[in-house]
Amino acid sequence: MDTSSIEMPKTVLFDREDVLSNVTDLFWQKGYNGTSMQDLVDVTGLNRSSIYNTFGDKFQLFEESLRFYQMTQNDLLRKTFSQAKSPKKAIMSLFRGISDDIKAGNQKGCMLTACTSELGSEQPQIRDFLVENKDRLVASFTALIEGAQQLGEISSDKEPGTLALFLFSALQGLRVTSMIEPDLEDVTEQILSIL
Amino acid sequence: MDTSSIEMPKTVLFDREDVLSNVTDLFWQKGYNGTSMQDLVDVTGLNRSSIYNTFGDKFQLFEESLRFYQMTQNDLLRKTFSQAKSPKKAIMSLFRGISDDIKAGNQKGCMLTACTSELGSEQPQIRDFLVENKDRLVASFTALIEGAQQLGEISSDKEPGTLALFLFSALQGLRVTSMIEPDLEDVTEQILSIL
DNA sequence: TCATATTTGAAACGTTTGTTTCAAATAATA
DNA sequence: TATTATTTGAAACAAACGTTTCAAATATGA
Repeated sequence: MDTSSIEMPKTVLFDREDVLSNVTDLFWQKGYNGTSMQDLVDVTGLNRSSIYNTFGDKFQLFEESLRFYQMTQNDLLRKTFSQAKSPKKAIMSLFRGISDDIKAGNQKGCMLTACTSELGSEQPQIRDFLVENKDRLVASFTALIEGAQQLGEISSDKEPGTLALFLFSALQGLRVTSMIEPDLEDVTEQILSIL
Repeated sequence: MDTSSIEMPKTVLFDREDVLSNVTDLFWQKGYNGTSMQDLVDVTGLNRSSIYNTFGDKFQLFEESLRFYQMTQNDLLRKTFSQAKSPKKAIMSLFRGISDDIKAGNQKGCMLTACTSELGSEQPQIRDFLVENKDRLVASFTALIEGAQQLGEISSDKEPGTLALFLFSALQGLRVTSMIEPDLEDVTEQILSIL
Protein backbone atom coordinates (compact mmCIF):
# COMPACT_ATOMS: atom_id res chain seq x y z
CA MET A 1 0.00 0.00 0.00
CA ASP A 2 1.42 3.36 -1.10
CA THR A 3 0.80 5.96 1.58
CA SER A 4 3.12 8.64 0.28
CA SER A 5 1.86 12.06 1.30
CA ILE A 6 0.16 14.17 -1.35
CA GLU A 7 -0.23 17.95 -1.20
CA MET A 8 -3.64 19.08 0.00
CA PRO A 9 -4.28 22.75 -0.73
CA LYS A 10 -7.34 24.78 0.05
CA THR A 11 -8.13 25.74 -3.52
CA VAL A 12 -9.40 23.15 -5.96
CA LEU A 13 -6.64 21.37 -7.81
CA PHE A 14 -8.65 19.70 -10.53
CA ASP A 15 -10.19 21.23 -13.62
CA ARG A 16 -13.96 20.88 -13.41
CA GLU A 17 -14.31 20.54 -17.19
CA ASP A 18 -11.70 17.79 -17.32
CA VAL A 19 -13.41 15.84 -14.58
CA LEU A 20 -16.82 16.25 -16.19
CA SER A 21 -15.41 15.13 -19.52
CA ASN A 22 -14.10 11.90 -18.00
CA VAL A 23 -17.26 11.30 -16.01
CA THR A 24 -19.38 11.86 -19.10
CA ASP A 25 -17.36 9.37 -21.12
CA LEU A 26 -17.85 6.77 -18.41
CA PHE A 27 -21.60 7.34 -18.07
CA TRP A 28 -21.81 7.31 -21.85
CA GLN A 29 -20.08 3.96 -22.06
CA LYS A 30 -21.62 2.16 -19.09
CA GLY A 31 -24.90 3.95 -18.48
CA TYR A 32 -26.20 5.33 -15.19
CA ASN A 33 -26.96 2.07 -13.42
CA GLY A 34 -23.87 0.42 -14.86
CA THR A 35 -21.55 3.04 -13.38
CA SER A 36 -20.67 2.77 -9.70
CA MET A 37 -19.40 5.47 -7.39
CA GLN A 38 -16.11 3.58 -7.24
CA ASP A 39 -15.86 3.76 -11.04
CA LEU A 40 -16.32 7.51 -10.78
CA VAL A 41 -13.65 7.80 -8.09
CA ASP A 42 -11.27 5.81 -10.29
CA VAL A 43 -11.91 7.77 -13.48
CA THR A 44 -11.73 11.18 -11.84
CA GLY A 45 -8.83 10.48 -9.51
CA LEU A 46 -10.79 12.42 -6.90
CA ASN A 47 -11.79 11.34 -3.44
CA ARG A 48 -15.38 10.39 -2.76
CA SER A 49 -15.90 13.38 -0.49
CA SER A 50 -14.53 15.73 -3.14
CA ILE A 51 -17.04 14.41 -5.64
CA TYR A 52 -19.93 14.80 -3.22
CA ASN A 53 -18.63 18.21 -2.22
CA THR A 54 -18.37 19.44 -5.78
CA PHE A 55 -21.22 17.77 -7.62
CA GLY A 56 -23.68 16.46 -5.04
CA ASP A 57 -24.80 12.86 -5.24
CA LYS A 58 -24.51 10.39 -8.09
CA PHE A 59 -27.76 11.41 -9.75
CA GLN A 60 -26.92 15.12 -9.71
CA LEU A 61 -23.53 14.32 -11.18
CA PHE A 62 -25.24 12.35 -13.91
CA GLU A 63 -27.56 15.24 -14.69
CA GLU A 64 -24.62 17.61 -14.93
CA SER A 65 -22.79 15.20 -17.18
CA LEU A 66 -25.87 15.02 -19.41
CA ARG A 67 -25.81 18.78 -19.75
CA PHE A 68 -22.10 18.67 -20.43
CA TYR A 69 -22.65 16.12 -23.18
CA GLN A 70 -25.46 18.19 -24.66
CA MET A 71 -23.27 21.28 -24.66
CA THR A 72 -20.45 19.44 -26.40
CA GLN A 73 -22.83 18.10 -29.02
CA ASN A 74 -24.35 21.52 -29.54
CA ASP A 75 -20.94 23.05 -30.08
CA LEU A 76 -20.18 20.43 -32.69
CA LEU A 77 -23.54 21.05 -34.34
CA ARG A 78 -23.09 24.78 -34.46
CA LYS A 79 -19.62 24.38 -35.87
CA THR A 80 -20.80 22.01 -38.58
CA PHE A 81 -23.71 24.25 -39.50
CA SER A 82 -21.68 27.45 -39.58
CA GLN A 83 -19.11 25.92 -41.92
CA ALA A 84 -21.71 24.71 -44.39
CA LYS A 85 -22.39 26.68 -47.54
CA SER A 86 -26.16 26.23 -47.53
CA PRO A 87 -28.92 24.92 -45.22
CA LYS A 88 -29.28 21.64 -47.08
CA LYS A 89 -25.52 21.14 -47.10
CA ALA A 90 -25.49 21.78 -43.37
CA ILE A 91 -27.82 18.85 -42.79
CA MET A 92 -25.95 16.64 -45.20
CA SER A 93 -22.66 17.53 -43.60
CA LEU A 94 -23.99 16.65 -40.15
CA PHE A 95 -25.19 13.21 -41.21
CA ARG A 96 -22.12 12.41 -43.27
CA GLY A 97 -19.88 13.51 -40.44
CA ILE A 98 -21.59 11.09 -38.09
CA SER A 99 -21.45 8.36 -40.69
CA ASP A 100 -17.72 8.96 -41.11
CA ASP A 101 -17.23 8.89 -37.35
CA ILE A 102 -18.98 5.56 -37.17
CA LYS A 103 -16.90 4.11 -39.96
CA ALA A 104 -13.75 5.35 -38.21
CA GLY A 105 -14.61 3.17 -35.23
CA ASN A 106 -16.38 5.70 -33.03
CA GLN A 107 -19.21 3.36 -32.15
CA LYS A 108 -20.28 4.53 -28.75
CA GLY A 109 -23.73 5.51 -29.94
CA CYS A 110 -25.39 8.60 -28.52
CA MET A 111 -25.43 9.18 -24.79
CA LEU A 112 -28.85 10.77 -24.91
CA THR A 113 -30.24 7.91 -26.96
CA ALA A 114 -28.87 5.41 -24.47
CA CYS A 115 -30.24 7.51 -21.67
CA THR A 116 -33.64 7.61 -23.31
CA SER A 117 -33.73 3.83 -23.26
CA GLU A 118 -32.38 3.43 -19.75
CA LEU A 119 -34.14 6.16 -17.80
CA GLY A 120 -36.64 7.76 -20.19
CA SER A 121 -39.62 5.90 -18.77
CA GLU A 122 -38.55 6.06 -15.12
CA GLN A 123 -37.15 9.48 -14.23
CA PRO A 124 -39.48 12.38 -15.11
CA GLN A 125 -36.74 15.02 -14.86
CA ILE A 126 -34.52 13.10 -17.23
CA ARG A 127 -37.43 12.56 -19.54
CA ASP A 128 -38.23 16.28 -19.57
CA PHE A 129 -34.61 17.03 -20.41
CA LEU A 130 -34.69 14.58 -23.30
CA VAL A 131 -37.98 15.92 -24.64
CA GLU A 132 -36.60 19.44 -24.53
CA ASN A 133 -33.44 18.34 -26.30
CA LYS A 134 -35.51 16.67 -29.01
CA ASP A 135 -37.66 19.78 -29.45
CA ARG A 136 -34.59 21.96 -29.75
CA LEU A 137 -32.92 19.76 -32.34
CA VAL A 138 -36.13 19.38 -34.33
CA ALA A 139 -36.52 23.16 -34.27
CA SER A 140 -32.99 23.52 -35.68
CA PHE A 141 -33.74 21.07 -38.44
CA THR A 142 -37.02 22.78 -39.20
CA ALA A 143 -35.34 26.16 -39.58
CA LEU A 144 -32.70 24.71 -41.88
CA ILE A 145 -35.30 22.95 -44.00
CA GLU A 146 -37.40 26.09 -44.32
CA GLY A 147 -34.29 27.98 -45.35
CA ALA A 148 -33.44 25.31 -47.90
CA GLN A 149 -36.96 25.41 -49.27
CA GLN A 150 -36.75 29.15 -49.80
CA LEU A 151 -33.53 28.61 -51.70
CA GLY A 152 -35.13 25.85 -53.73
CA GLU A 153 -32.72 23.25 -52.35
CA ILE A 154 -35.54 21.17 -50.92
CA SER A 155 -38.94 20.73 -52.52
CA SER A 156 -41.56 22.94 -50.88
CA ASP A 157 -44.35 20.38 -50.97
CA LYS A 158 -42.85 18.66 -47.94
CA GLU A 159 -43.85 19.75 -44.47
CA PRO A 160 -40.69 21.05 -42.68
CA GLY A 161 -41.73 19.85 -39.22
CA THR A 162 -42.38 16.32 -40.40
CA LEU A 163 -39.14 16.20 -42.30
CA ALA A 164 -37.31 17.52 -39.24
CA LEU A 165 -38.78 14.87 -36.95
CA PHE A 166 -37.92 12.26 -39.54
CA LEU A 167 -34.31 13.45 -39.49
CA PHE A 168 -34.26 13.31 -35.70
CA SER A 169 -35.63 9.79 -35.68
CA ALA A 170 -33.24 8.69 -38.42
CA LEU A 171 -30.34 10.14 -36.45
CA GLN A 172 -31.32 8.15 -33.37
CA GLY A 173 -31.59 5.04 -35.51
CA LEU A 174 -28.18 5.59 -37.07
CA ARG A 175 -26.47 5.95 -33.73
CA VAL A 176 -28.10 2.91 -32.13
CA THR A 177 -27.46 0.80 -35.19
CA SER A 178 -23.84 1.94 -35.28
CA MET A 179 -23.17 -0.11 -32.17
CA ILE A 180 -23.66 -3.35 -34.10
CA GLU A 181 -23.03 -2.26 -37.70
CA PRO A 182 -20.12 -0.02 -38.70
CA ASP A 183 -20.92 0.49 -42.38
CA LEU A 184 -23.78 2.95 -42.56
CA GLU A 185 -22.70 5.19 -45.41
CA ASP A 186 -25.26 3.87 -47.87
CA VAL A 187 -27.99 4.08 -45.24
CA THR A 188 -26.98 7.68 -44.56
CA GLU A 189 -27.33 8.50 -48.25
CA GLN A 190 -30.75 6.85 -48.27
CA ILE A 191 -31.80 9.09 -45.41
CA LEU A 192 -30.50 12.21 -47.14
CA SER A 193 -32.15 11.21 -50.41
CA ILE A 194 -35.49 12.13 -48.86
CA LEU A 195 -34.51 15.81 -48.76
CA MET B 1 -46.51 -11.07 8.58
CA ASP B 2 -48.66 -13.66 6.81
CA THR B 3 -47.25 -17.09 7.48
CA SER B 4 -50.20 -19.12 6.22
CA SER B 5 -48.94 -22.43 4.90
CA ILE B 6 -48.72 -22.84 1.15
CA GLU B 7 -48.73 -26.16 -0.67
CA MET B 8 -45.25 -27.26 -1.67
CA PRO B 9 -45.40 -30.04 -4.23
CA LYS B 10 -42.54 -31.84 -5.84
CA THR B 11 -43.52 -30.93 -9.40
CA VAL B 12 -43.20 -27.37 -10.58
CA LEU B 13 -46.27 -25.28 -9.92
CA PHE B 14 -45.54 -22.29 -12.10
CA ASP B 15 -45.78 -21.96 -15.86
CA ARG B 16 -42.34 -21.29 -17.25
CA GLU B 17 -43.69 -19.17 -20.12
CA ASP B 18 -45.73 -17.03 -17.75
CA VAL B 19 -42.74 -16.40 -15.54
CA LEU B 20 -40.53 -15.57 -18.51
CA SER B 21 -43.14 -13.20 -19.86
CA ASN B 22 -43.24 -11.25 -16.60
CA VAL B 23 -39.46 -11.28 -16.25
CA THR B 24 -39.06 -10.05 -19.82
CA ASP B 25 -41.46 -7.17 -19.27
CA LEU B 26 -39.48 -6.12 -16.22
CA PHE B 27 -36.08 -6.31 -17.95
CA TRP B 28 -37.64 -4.49 -20.89
CA GLN B 29 -38.84 -1.67 -18.68
CA LYS B 30 -35.92 -1.30 -16.29
CA GLY B 31 -32.95 -2.74 -18.17
CA TYR B 32 -30.49 -5.34 -16.92
CA ASN B 33 -28.61 -3.23 -14.41
CA GLY B 34 -31.78 -1.50 -13.30
CA THR B 35 -33.47 -4.75 -12.35
CA SER B 36 -32.53 -6.35 -9.04
CA MET B 37 -32.93 -9.96 -7.98
CA GLN B 38 -35.51 -8.76 -5.47
CA ASP B 39 -37.49 -7.17 -8.31
CA LEU B 40 -37.43 -10.53 -10.08
CA VAL B 41 -38.58 -12.36 -6.96
CA ASP B 42 -41.44 -9.89 -6.60
CA VAL B 43 -42.58 -10.00 -10.22
CA THR B 44 -42.40 -13.78 -10.49
CA GLY B 45 -43.80 -14.62 -7.09
CA LEU B 46 -41.13 -17.31 -6.93
CA ASN B 47 -38.56 -17.88 -4.25
CA ARG B 48 -34.95 -16.93 -4.94
CA SER B 49 -33.83 -20.53 -4.85
CA SER B 50 -36.54 -21.52 -7.32
CA ILE B 51 -35.31 -18.89 -9.77
CA TYR B 52 -31.70 -20.01 -9.45
CA ASN B 53 -32.81 -23.63 -9.69
CA THR B 54 -34.80 -23.06 -12.83
CA PHE B 55 -32.93 -20.38 -14.75
CA GLY B 56 -29.42 -20.14 -13.32
CA ASP B 57 -28.08 -16.75 -12.29
CA LYS B 58 -29.35 -13.30 -13.16
CA PHE B 59 -27.37 -13.03 -16.38
CA GLN B 60 -28.55 -16.40 -17.71
CA LEU B 61 -32.11 -15.42 -16.89
CA PHE B 62 -31.61 -12.20 -18.82
CA GLU B 63 -30.27 -14.08 -21.82
CA GLU B 64 -33.25 -16.41 -21.78
CA SER B 65 -35.59 -13.46 -21.51
CA LEU B 66 -33.87 -11.86 -24.51
CA ARG B 67 -34.53 -15.02 -26.51
CA PHE B 68 -38.11 -15.06 -25.28
CA TYR B 69 -38.57 -11.46 -26.41
CA GLN B 70 -37.01 -12.22 -29.78
CA MET B 71 -39.33 -15.20 -30.24
CA THR B 72 -42.38 -13.12 -29.41
CA GLN B 73 -41.32 -10.40 -31.83
CA ASN B 74 -40.62 -12.95 -34.55
CA ASP B 75 -44.06 -14.47 -34.12
CA LEU B 76 -45.60 -11.04 -34.52
CA LEU B 77 -43.46 -10.36 -37.57
CA ARG B 78 -44.37 -13.64 -39.23
CA LYS B 79 -48.04 -13.05 -38.53
CA THR B 80 -47.95 -9.55 -40.00
CA PHE B 81 -46.08 -10.72 -43.07
CA SER B 82 -48.30 -13.73 -43.71
CA GLN B 83 -51.43 -11.60 -43.60
CA ALA B 84 -50.11 -9.05 -46.08
CA LYS B 85 -51.20 -9.20 -49.70
CA SER B 86 -47.81 -8.35 -51.19
CA PRO B 87 -44.16 -7.95 -50.11
CA LYS B 88 -44.28 -4.17 -50.09
CA LYS B 89 -47.55 -4.17 -48.18
CA ALA B 90 -45.96 -6.52 -45.64
CA ILE B 91 -43.28 -3.95 -44.88
CA MET B 92 -45.77 -1.10 -44.80
CA SER B 93 -48.05 -3.04 -42.52
CA LEU B 94 -45.19 -3.74 -40.11
CA PHE B 95 -44.19 -0.09 -39.83
CA ARG B 96 -47.75 1.20 -39.61
CA GLY B 97 -48.58 -1.37 -36.98
CA ILE B 98 -45.70 -0.15 -34.84
CA SER B 99 -46.66 3.46 -35.46
CA ASP B 100 -50.22 2.68 -34.35
CA ASP B 101 -48.94 0.91 -31.26
CA ILE B 102 -46.88 3.94 -30.35
CA LYS B 103 -49.82 6.28 -30.83
CA ALA B 104 -51.95 3.99 -28.66
CA GLY B 105 -49.56 4.60 -25.78
CA ASN B 106 -47.34 1.56 -26.10
CA GLN B 107 -44.13 3.52 -25.65
CA LYS B 108 -41.78 1.02 -24.12
CA GLY B 109 -39.39 1.14 -27.04
CA CYS B 110 -37.67 -2.03 -28.18
CA MET B 111 -36.02 -4.28 -25.64
CA LEU B 112 -33.24 -5.22 -28.05
CA THR B 113 -32.59 -1.57 -28.88
CA ALA B 114 -32.37 -0.72 -25.21
CA CYS B 115 -30.14 -3.72 -24.70
CA THR B 116 -27.90 -2.60 -27.54
CA SER B 117 -27.34 0.69 -25.77
CA GLU B 118 -26.90 -0.77 -22.31
CA LEU B 119 -24.78 -3.86 -22.92
CA GLY B 120 -23.85 -3.83 -26.61
CA SER B 121 -20.37 -2.50 -26.02
CA GLU B 122 -19.66 -4.48 -22.86
CA GLN B 123 -20.91 -8.06 -23.16
CA PRO B 124 -19.61 -9.90 -26.25
CA GLN B 125 -22.21 -12.67 -26.04
CA ILE B 126 -25.03 -10.15 -25.92
CA ARG B 127 -23.44 -8.23 -28.75
CA ASP B 128 -23.22 -11.38 -30.88
CA PHE B 129 -26.87 -12.08 -30.22
CA LEU B 130 -27.82 -8.57 -31.30
CA VAL B 131 -25.70 -8.70 -34.43
CA GLU B 132 -27.29 -12.00 -35.38
CA ASN B 133 -30.74 -10.60 -34.75
CA LYS B 134 -29.95 -7.61 -36.95
CA ASP B 135 -28.64 -9.85 -39.74
CA ARG B 136 -31.76 -11.99 -39.59
CA LEU B 137 -34.14 -9.05 -39.75
CA VAL B 138 -32.17 -7.38 -42.54
CA ALA B 139 -32.27 -10.66 -44.46
CA SER B 140 -36.05 -10.76 -44.09
CA PHE B 141 -36.36 -7.21 -45.34
CA THR B 142 -34.02 -7.94 -48.23
CA ALA B 143 -36.08 -10.92 -49.33
CA LEU B 144 -39.29 -8.89 -49.20
CA ILE B 145 -37.74 -6.02 -51.14
CA GLU B 146 -36.42 -8.37 -53.83
CA GLY B 147 -39.87 -9.91 -54.09
CA ALA B 148 -41.43 -6.48 -54.35
CA GLN B 149 -38.98 -5.46 -57.03
CA GLN B 150 -39.86 -8.50 -59.10
CA LEU B 151 -43.52 -7.54 -58.81
CA GLY B 152 -42.68 -3.97 -59.77
CA GLU B 153 -43.86 -2.65 -56.39
CA ILE B 154 -40.44 -1.19 -55.63
CA SER B 155 -38.12 0.39 -58.16
CA SER B 156 -35.34 -2.01 -59.16
CA ASP B 157 -32.61 0.62 -59.29
CA LYS B 158 -32.33 0.51 -55.52
CA GLU B 159 -30.02 -1.95 -53.86
CA PRO B 160 -32.15 -4.33 -51.72
CA GLY B 161 -29.51 -4.80 -49.02
CA THR B 162 -29.03 -1.06 -48.51
CA LEU B 163 -32.76 -0.47 -48.43
CA ALA B 164 -33.13 -3.29 -45.91
CA LEU B 165 -30.47 -1.87 -43.59
CA PHE B 166 -32.08 1.52 -43.94
CA LEU B 167 -35.39 0.02 -42.81
CA PHE B 168 -33.71 -1.66 -39.87
CA SER B 169 -32.05 1.57 -38.81
CA ALA B 170 -35.26 3.53 -39.28
CA LEU B 171 -37.11 0.99 -37.14
CA GLN B 172 -34.60 1.39 -34.33
CA GLY B 173 -34.95 5.14 -34.61
CA LEU B 174 -38.74 4.98 -34.50
CA ARG B 175 -38.76 2.88 -31.36
CA VAL B 176 -36.24 4.98 -29.47
CA THR B 177 -37.94 8.20 -30.49
CA SER B 178 -41.31 6.80 -29.45
CA MET B 179 -40.24 7.03 -25.82
CA ILE B 180 -40.28 10.83 -25.99
CA GLU B 181 -42.60 11.52 -28.94
CA PRO B 182 -45.88 9.67 -29.41
CA ASP B 183 -46.92 11.06 -32.78
CA LEU B 184 -44.79 9.33 -35.38
CA GLU B 185 -47.32 8.60 -38.10
CA ASP B 186 -46.01 11.22 -40.50
CA VAL B 187 -42.45 10.12 -39.86
CA THR B 188 -43.46 6.55 -40.58
CA GLU B 189 -44.92 7.60 -43.90
CA GLN B 190 -41.71 9.47 -44.71
CA ILE B 191 -39.77 6.29 -44.08
CA LEU B 192 -42.09 4.24 -46.26
CA SER B 193 -41.99 6.84 -49.02
CA ILE B 194 -38.45 5.71 -49.80
CA LEU B 195 -39.73 2.34 -51.00
C1' DT C 1 2.58 34.81 11.71
C1' DC C 2 -1.72 33.39 13.16
C1' DA C 3 -6.64 32.36 12.55
C1' DT C 4 -9.92 30.99 9.20
C1' DA C 5 -12.14 28.63 5.61
C1' DT C 6 -12.16 24.90 2.79
C1' DT C 7 -10.49 20.61 0.72
C1' DT C 8 -8.66 16.17 1.21
C1' DG C 9 -8.02 11.21 2.62
C1' DA C 10 -9.48 7.42 5.10
C1' DA C 11 -12.62 5.03 7.50
C1' DA C 12 -17.07 3.71 8.50
C1' DC C 13 -22.08 3.92 7.84
C1' DG C 14 -26.39 1.14 6.92
C1' DT C 15 -28.49 -0.92 2.57
C1' DT C 16 -28.83 -3.54 -1.10
C1' DT C 17 -26.57 -6.41 -4.24
C1' DG C 18 -26.30 -11.39 -6.24
C1' DT C 19 -25.84 -15.88 -4.53
C1' DT C 20 -25.70 -20.10 -1.52
C1' DT C 21 -27.17 -23.07 2.01
C1' DC C 22 -30.19 -26.41 4.13
C1' DA C 23 -33.87 -28.30 6.63
C1' DA C 24 -38.84 -28.86 5.89
C1' DA C 25 -42.35 -30.16 2.59
C1' DT C 26 -44.41 -33.07 -0.70
C1' DA C 27 -45.53 -35.67 -5.04
C1' DA C 28 -44.15 -39.79 -7.26
C1' DT C 29 -42.37 -44.45 -7.16
C1' DA C 30 -41.72 -48.99 -5.21
C1' DT D 1 -47.02 -47.38 3.30
C1' DA D 2 -42.18 -46.32 3.14
C1' DT D 3 -38.64 -44.43 0.30
C1' DT D 4 -36.87 -41.27 -2.82
C1' DA D 5 -36.18 -37.26 -5.55
C1' DT D 6 -36.95 -32.69 -5.93
C1' DT D 7 -38.83 -28.18 -4.80
C1' DT D 8 -39.70 -24.75 -1.55
C1' DG D 9 -39.10 -21.05 2.10
C1' DA D 10 -36.29 -18.66 5.11
C1' DA D 11 -32.09 -17.37 6.59
C1' DA D 12 -27.54 -16.16 5.91
C1' DC D 13 -23.50 -14.99 3.08
C1' DA D 14 -19.73 -11.87 1.51
C1' DA D 15 -19.21 -8.17 -1.49
C1' DA D 16 -20.48 -3.89 -3.43
C1' DC D 17 -23.51 -0.18 -3.24
C1' DG D 18 -24.23 5.11 -2.37
C1' DT D 19 -23.36 8.18 1.21
C1' DT D 20 -21.64 10.52 5.52
C1' DT D 21 -18.40 11.70 8.88
C1' DC D 22 -14.35 13.96 10.63
C1' DA D 23 -9.74 14.87 11.76
C1' DA D 24 -5.61 16.29 9.23
C1' DA D 25 -3.84 19.40 5.78
C1' DT D 26 -3.10 23.86 3.77
C1' DA D 27 -3.78 28.15 0.96
C1' DT D 28 -5.65 32.48 1.99
C1' DG D 29 -6.57 37.02 4.40
C1' DA D 30 -5.88 39.63 8.63
